[in-house]
Amino acid sequence: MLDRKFILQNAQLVAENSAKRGVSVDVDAICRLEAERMDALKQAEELNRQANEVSKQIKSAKDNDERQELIAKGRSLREQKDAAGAAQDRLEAEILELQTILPNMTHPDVPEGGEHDANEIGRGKTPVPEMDFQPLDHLQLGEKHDLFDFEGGARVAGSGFYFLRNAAVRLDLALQQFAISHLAGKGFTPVSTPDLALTSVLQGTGFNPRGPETQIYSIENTELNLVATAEIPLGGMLSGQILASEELPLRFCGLSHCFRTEAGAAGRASKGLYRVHQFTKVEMFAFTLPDQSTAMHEEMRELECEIFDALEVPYRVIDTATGDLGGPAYRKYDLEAWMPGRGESGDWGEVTSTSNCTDYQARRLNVRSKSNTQKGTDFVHTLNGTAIATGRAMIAILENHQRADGTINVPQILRPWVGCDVLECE
RNA sequence: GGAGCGGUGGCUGAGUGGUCGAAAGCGCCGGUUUGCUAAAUCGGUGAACCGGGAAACUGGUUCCGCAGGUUCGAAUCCUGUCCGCUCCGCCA
Repeated sequence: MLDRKFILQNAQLVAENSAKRGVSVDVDAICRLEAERMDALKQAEELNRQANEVSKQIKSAKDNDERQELIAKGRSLREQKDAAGAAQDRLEAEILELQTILPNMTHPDVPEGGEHDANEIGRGKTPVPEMDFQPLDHLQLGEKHDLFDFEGGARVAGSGFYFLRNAAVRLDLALQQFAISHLAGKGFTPVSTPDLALTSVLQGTGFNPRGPETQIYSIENTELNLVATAEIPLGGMLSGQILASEELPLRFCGLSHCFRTEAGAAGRASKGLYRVHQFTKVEMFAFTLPDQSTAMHEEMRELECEIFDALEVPYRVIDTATGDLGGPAYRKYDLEAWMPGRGESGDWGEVTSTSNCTDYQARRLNVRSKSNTQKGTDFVHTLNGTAIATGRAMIAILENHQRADGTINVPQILRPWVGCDVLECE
């Protein structure tokens, strides 16, 4: 959520920014309603002040007549105050509804446009493999090695769910172990998170659990929802807290399951593990002071690169364009791994993304910082970044590390956890 | 799931319907003193919003889990709700 004063003082900028990001909001209406709300608020406060004054006089009333007169006066003032207050509440709700639709402001370097306008800003250390044989996709490899059971998953939970089997389970765990170990060594506190979160926490992090386009599974008759990423519980973890500035930045790596309905995704290129309703992810999350977030964003991007370099997976780094940022992000980098089995002859597929959400989430979640030397509080900045989404990472590993004979090389770094160097054929 | 108890400031914890933004302690900040540190002692110390001021600061409104209700007036009384703790039951 953007700051209301900022919106009022920069209405033109905010409107332009929203348009650029493909969100249409009537910013003028916000300004108009806010002016009305202020009037109502001031009126209510003034009436309340008068009522308080009258209340104080009652104790020292000379006689019963004067007392009764004051009581009547006080009652009338409170009634008027309540009316003004109700008007204020109505306007506030109306404004808030519009205000929450507004996306975050945008880093000046972010390219304008949609998916194809993103800037490629780097490549990983591992070159795209040159294969002198027809590479298999991860589903074919999975069949060869008995790694996935999509039919069984569908029988249990419907299309889009799956069982991992055999080495896939070990790979899945190995990826989690590796990511957690790597990040724990870089000052990130490992946490495993609740897989369910309250609706208010989802909204605070910028997810909307309602409406036909929602990506979120909700539990009927409760305020609980299955999380779509650990970003949600991690952001909510410190909601309402005032953090000591000296202790920032706080770095966490959260392990969670992720659940997504993928509403509206039908027909989008997706097969196998690429777009599923449930997967496991290790997520980086940070709370920083405002002037620390840019550096933290670069740090997270760098860590994502380290992780995929260590996995010996070729990738490119993308500076996501305005239309593709999502609401909370000020800037977003994606890592797209090369997937030899994707499309006709291999293609890039998103495996991680890291966003600097500045104070957009913190404002709604009400996470602030304070130092002894400073008066008042500031909203912190929040950042998130995928360390590893195990499903997509697994696609990239299997497809890039396959060999002509169908065996699959296990990346060096994962071997201690997988327990072997090569996945042999059945 | 059943029963009971409780949610108050950064923390612990008092609080008779008006004098309570709230005792006390701790913590924190500043001063004094002791050669330094520690100790002692004195003072200060919450947040949001609206307004005045260049600023230090200052006037007002709100906030005692949350939402309602009673009342001229609620931390205090009533209702609902959420959360926590203890006991019982069940259970990985």
